[in-house]
Amino acid sequence: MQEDETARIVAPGFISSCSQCNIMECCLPFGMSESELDGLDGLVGTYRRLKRHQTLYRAGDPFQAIYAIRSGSFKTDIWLEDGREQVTGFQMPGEILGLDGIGTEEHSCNAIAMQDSEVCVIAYAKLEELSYKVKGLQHQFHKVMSREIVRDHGVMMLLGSMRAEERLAAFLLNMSQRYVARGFSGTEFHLRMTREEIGSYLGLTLETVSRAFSRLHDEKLISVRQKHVWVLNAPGLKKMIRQPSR
Amino acid sequence: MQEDETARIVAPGFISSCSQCNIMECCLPFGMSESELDGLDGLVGTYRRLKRHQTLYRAGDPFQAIYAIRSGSFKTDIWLEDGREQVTGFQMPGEILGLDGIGTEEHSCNAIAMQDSEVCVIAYAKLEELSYKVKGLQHQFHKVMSREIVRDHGVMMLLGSMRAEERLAAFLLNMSQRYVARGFSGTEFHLRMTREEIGSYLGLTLETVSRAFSRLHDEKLISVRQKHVWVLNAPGLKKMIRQPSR
DNA sequence: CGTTGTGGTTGACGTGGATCAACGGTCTTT
DNA sequence: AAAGACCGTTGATCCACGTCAACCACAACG
Repeated sequence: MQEDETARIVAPGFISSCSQCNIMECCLPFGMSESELDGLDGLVGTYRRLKRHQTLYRAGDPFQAIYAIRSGSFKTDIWLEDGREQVTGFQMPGEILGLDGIGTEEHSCNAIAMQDSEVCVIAYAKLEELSYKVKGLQHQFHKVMSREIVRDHGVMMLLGSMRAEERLAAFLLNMSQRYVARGFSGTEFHLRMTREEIGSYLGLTLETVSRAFSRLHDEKLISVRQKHVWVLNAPGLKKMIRQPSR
Repeated sequence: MQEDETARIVAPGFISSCSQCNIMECCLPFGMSESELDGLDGLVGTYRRLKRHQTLYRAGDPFQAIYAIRSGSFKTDIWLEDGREQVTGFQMPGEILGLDGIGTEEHSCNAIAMQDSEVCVIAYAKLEELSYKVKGLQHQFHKVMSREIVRDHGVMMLLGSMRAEERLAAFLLNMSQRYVARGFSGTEFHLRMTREEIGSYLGLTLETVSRAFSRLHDEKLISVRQKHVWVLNAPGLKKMIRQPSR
C-alpha cells in the first residue's frame, strides 16, 4: 500500500487562489463578492494529487481538513464488518469532501479517487478562522453542508421508495445536471464508476443495474455503450420516476 | 387547516436561556464553556408549541429559522408527486430541525410533531450573528450538521445493504442509544411512530415491519406489545446485523 | 499477437419482501 | 360505555430483484 506515499504530492510552488479558480461557480466560494473572494487567499494550504484508486482519507482517520475537488472524481463509501459496501456518494470538481469528519473529529467513510484527481486541502482550523474574518464564508459553508443533507435525503427517497429503473433514471438525471453545471454536455457523458459501484450506491446488484440500463435503452430513453451514456429523452426519464408502476 | 394558527403560541413571558436548559447536553450548546453559554442568551427568540400531527414547516416554506426540540418528538418526510412518502428521520428532544433549508433558502421536507411538542425557534440570522461573537458556537453548529450527514449515511447503508430484520434491529438499537443519551431506559421504551412510519423510514411496508418485530420477538431478542418495546438482548441485535444471511 | 484480467451483458432460477385480504386489539370520541 | 376509526398481526399469493452461471468486450501486458 505504498500508493499513499506517492499521493502526498504538494503542487510545486504556485498555489492559485480561489478567486482565480475556474470552478469557483460550483465550489465553496460560489456567490461571494469580489472583495470577499480576496479574503480567501490562504484558505487552501496545499494541493494533493491522487491516482486512480488511491484513498484521500479512510474511515477512522483523524479529521483535520476538508477537500475541494479541483479535477477528477471520487466516491465515498462505508464498509460493514461482514464486507458489505455502501457507496454514499460520487463527487465531481467543485464539490467538498470530508464534511463527515467534523462531528466526531474523525472521518466516518472512505474517499477514493475514481481517476487521477487533484484536491485543494482546506485545513478546518483555517476555515473556522477565516469564517470570523470573511463575511459570507460562514454562510457559504453552511449552504454546502445543508445541500449535502438535502442530497442525502434524496438518496434515501431513492433507496427507500423507488424501483430499480426509477433509481437508475434518477441517478442519470442527477449526473446529467451536474455535468451541465460544470459546463459539460448533459446529454452525452462518460461515467467513471463501474456497474458495481452504481449498484452499491443505488442499493442494487450490478446485474440489476445492467438490466436497468438495457431496459432504458430498449425504451429509447438513453443510449449506452459501456460507460458512455447518451440521454435521448430527459423528460421521458423524469416522467418514469413519477409513474412507479409499469 | 387552521391547526397551524393554534400552533403559533409563544411561551408566556419567561424565556429560559440555553444555560438553564436541562437538555443542553444533547443539544446545540453541548460542550460549550460556562462563559460561552452566557453568550447564547437571545439565541432562542421564541418557543412554539405543536399538537400531535401538526406541521412545524413544510417543503417549500421559506427558510428563516432552525428549531431545537425542547419536548416531544417529530418526524421529517418527503413526498413524491405520485404520493409516495419517504420518512427521512425521527427527532427527539435536543435535536435540531430545519437544517435542510439553509442551502436553498427554503425547506425541502416536512416536519411533523408525533406528539404534543415544544421547540425553540432559533432565527438563522441570529445564529450567524452570534457565531461571530461567541467563540465555539460556530464549531458546535458545524458538528451538529456534520453528525446529521453521518447519520444520513448510516441510513443509506441500512436502506441499500440490509435485509428487513437487520434494518429493524439497527433502528431499535439506534432508538435505544438515543433514549439512553437523554437519561431514559435503553432497554424499555415507547415508540411514538406507527409501523407504517417505521416502514417508510426503513424502506419496507408496514406488514414487513410487523413481521420483523414478530421474528425478533420469536428469537427472544426483544419483547413487543404494540408500541412498547423491551430490548432483551442488545448484543444479539448487534450480532444479527453482522450476520446478514440467515 | 496471444494471454490474462476486469468489467459488462444476458439467461435461468430462487426468494425476500410486496400485495391483498381478513381479523383482532386499542385508542378516541361522544 | 358503545361506536368507529385507526393500528397491528398474520396468512396466501405474487413478483421484482438477487443469485448463479455462462459468455463476450476490451484494455493491459508479456
